[in-house]
Order: sequence, then C-alpha cells, then structure tokens
Amino acid sequence: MSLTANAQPDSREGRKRDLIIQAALKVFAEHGLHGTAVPPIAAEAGVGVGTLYRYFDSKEALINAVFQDTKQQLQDALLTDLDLMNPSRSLFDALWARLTRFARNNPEGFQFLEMQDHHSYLTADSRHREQALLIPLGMMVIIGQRTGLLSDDMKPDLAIALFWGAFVGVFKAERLGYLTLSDDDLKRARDACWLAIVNHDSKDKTP
Amino acid sequence: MSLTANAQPDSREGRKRDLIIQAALKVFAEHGLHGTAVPPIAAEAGVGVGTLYRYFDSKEALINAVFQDTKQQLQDALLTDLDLMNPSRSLFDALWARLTRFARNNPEGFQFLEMQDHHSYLTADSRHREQALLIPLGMMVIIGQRTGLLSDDMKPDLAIALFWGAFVGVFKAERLGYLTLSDDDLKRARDACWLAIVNHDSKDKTP
DNA sequence: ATTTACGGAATGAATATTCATTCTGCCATT
DNA sequence: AATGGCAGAATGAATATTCATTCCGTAAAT
Repeated sequence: MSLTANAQPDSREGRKRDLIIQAALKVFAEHGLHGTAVPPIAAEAGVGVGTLYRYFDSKEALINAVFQDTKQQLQDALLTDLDLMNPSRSLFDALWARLTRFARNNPEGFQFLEMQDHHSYLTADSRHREQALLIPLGMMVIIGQRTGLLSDDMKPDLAIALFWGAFVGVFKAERLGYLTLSDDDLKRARDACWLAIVNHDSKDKTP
Repeated sequence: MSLTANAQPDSREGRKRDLIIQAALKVFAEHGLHGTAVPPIAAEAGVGVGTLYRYFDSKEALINAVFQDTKQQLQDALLTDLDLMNPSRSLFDALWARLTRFARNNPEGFQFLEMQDHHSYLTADSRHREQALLIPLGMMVIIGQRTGLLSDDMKPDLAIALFWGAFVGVFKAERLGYLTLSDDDLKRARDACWLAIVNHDSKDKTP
C-alpha cells in the first residue's frame, strides 16, 4: 500500500505523520525554514531521519504539510460554528477572542504562518488553502459594509489587511520582548481595532 | 591596514562597501538570510567573493551591516527635521507619509527590517540601533496622551505595536498580491489608524 | 617595482537525501 | 500454544549536494 494521499489521523501511520509535523513546526518556528536541518526535526520527533523520509518525500513536502496543517487549524479555530454572514460587534469580539486563543495556545503555529520565507516553498495547493480563510472574511466585511455596520470607505481587503496586521504586530511585539500583554491590554487593542473599521456616521444605524 | 570601523561613504572603499550592502539587501529580501548564499550576493554586486570578504569578515558581519545601514535609513527618513515632541494630527499624517515614502522607495529595505530571522544574527550594537527609533516614538505617544490628543487607554508601546503592525500588514498584503494600494487607499488606511489611537471623548470620561 | 585590490576556483564543513540492514508485530503451520 | 517465516516499518551510516570561507594568480595602483 502507499501513502500517496493522507492516512487517517487516528491510524498508526497518521499518528506518526502528525508527530513529525508537530516537531517540524516547533523547530521551524524557532530557527526558520532554511535555518533548520532535517535531522534536528527527526530528533525532536524522536524518530530516525530515514523514518521522516518515509512519510515525506522531501523537506519541501514537509514544509507544505506543516503549512497546510497549521493553516487548517487556524481556520477551524476561527470559523467553526460561527456565522460570519451576520456581522455585528459581538461577532467581531468573538473573532478577536478566537484569534487570541489560537495565538496563545499555538504560538509556534501562529508565528510559523506569519513567517515570510515559506512563500517561495509553497505549492499551489498550499496557496489555495490560504484563500479558504481569506474569502469568508472578505465576505463578512462586505456584508458588514452593506448593512452600515462597518465603514465602507475602505475596500474589504484593505480593512482585513489592516486588522490582521495590527493583530500580528501586537503579538509579534510581545514575542520579541517589546511588550507584555495582559488580558486587559488585549481588550483595549481589540476596541482600538474596532474603531478603525466601524462605521462612524451616526446617521441611523447602531441600535 | 584594516577596515575595522567604517570608511567614508564617498571614498572608493566606502563606495564598494555600500555597493555590496545594497546587493546583499536585495538578495536577502528575496530569499531570506539563511536562504541566500554568499556567492550570489557577490554576483549581484558585480564583485568576486574574495572581494566581498575583503570588506566584511563574515556573512554575519555583512548581515549586521545591512541591518544597521537600513535601520539608519529608516530612522533618517522618519525623524529628520520632525518635532516629535509636539504631537498633532498633522504630525501623525507626516509620519505616515514618510513611512509610506520609505516603503515605496526602498521596498527591499522595508521588507528586510520586518523579517523575523535576523534576530538570531544581530549583535548588541544592532539591537541598540533598534531602540534609537522606538524610544522617540514612545515619547511622542506619551506626550500625545498627556495633552489629551491620543487615547490614554493603551500603554504607549501597545499603541505603537498596533499602528506599526497595521502599516506593515497593509504593505505586506500588497507585496504578496492580495491587494493593490492606490494613494487614496493609503489615505483611508491612515485615517483608520488614526481613529484607532486618537482620544475620542472630548471632555468627559467613560471608563 | 612594490604594494594593494581583485576574482573566482579550491577547500572543507554542513546539509539533504538515500539505502542496506535491523526490528517488529502478525499469521500460518504444526 | 509454540515456532518459523514474512511484510513493511524504522534506522542511521553513507552519498551527493550546497555552502561559507580561503587561497592564489593576476591586474591595477602607487
């Protein structure tokens, strides 16, 4: 039998595959993609190098597996059981809370996804996975603008980039030691981001 | 003789040194630090590898030279002839305009400074250079909060991280092709960022 | 003529990948 | 139940490649 596609997450093979992906994520996040050799990944996973190459054709394939796996986790953490098509302040708060939880529970994954240098490694498949998260968010913003909740000054993609960048910037500052983030700080940051995108025309909206 | 310190920027040696730094910046921005070998840098600069090593003791020394040079350029572009100690909306606009100009004129430098993986390479000297930009900005925010111009909900460092992250996020989105930024878009983004940090209650307090 | 700068092949260390061999668990046979 | 045999999983030393750095013959400058 072959492992062309993906094994079940619970099967023995799937478990070991997952183990390696998690180990790789950890080492990649710490040393960067070019900066980490393959043997240390195997060591971190507690398997032999040869074993790693049984599960992944190449370092590049491993990188893409880590990327897709982590991106999927982020997407699940953000979107599961959340109705993006009814934007509101509380939906925004919920999204912020989920994003925060992801960054806190999986700091290595969060950092990995923001690294610049994997973009030259990514396959079309991986790039496609990227869209699966961006598109729903874009639709949410569009609806929010239509209903008058959000300012329609900015194009949706710009609003998302602004918000996402701010969030990433805050956590990056913490990681680099420029900042420590209390829960209260995060709430204030959230409220500031909301002010940046909400519709300020006090015309009719806002119950 | 040795090149311990720095040659004059206009001397022959200074020119070639600069040439190599600019070439290195370009290749680093494209392939990352670990991802670029030294010979391609020499090729980009149009010099031999041996020549490069006449000017820089090691790849690490070159990286730090690129970092310090670029950071200095950013600092000059932002702070020269600007009175940070009198915050106002127009000062904010001026800062935004200068930041935008830097990102547009020197996209590789801007990207390089935001890369994650140079932090393991940087010498104490380089890290020190980082503070030279952050500290004045922090003071500006503190004064802005004291005078009631900026919201004092957030600690200064948080406000800076938020703003800086948003700016970086917007330009990163453009670089990755998720977005194209017209001058108008940049103005709208600027105004949104201002809303995130400005003081909203004109006189009364609402905690 | 002597010194200095230069280029790029040469060198050795580090790295990605392979492969011959050893384990491991499972099943058929007794 | 005990044994022998077997498929495929695991391993890490061996190989091929890439990289940072050095060395040396040549050109330019003085």
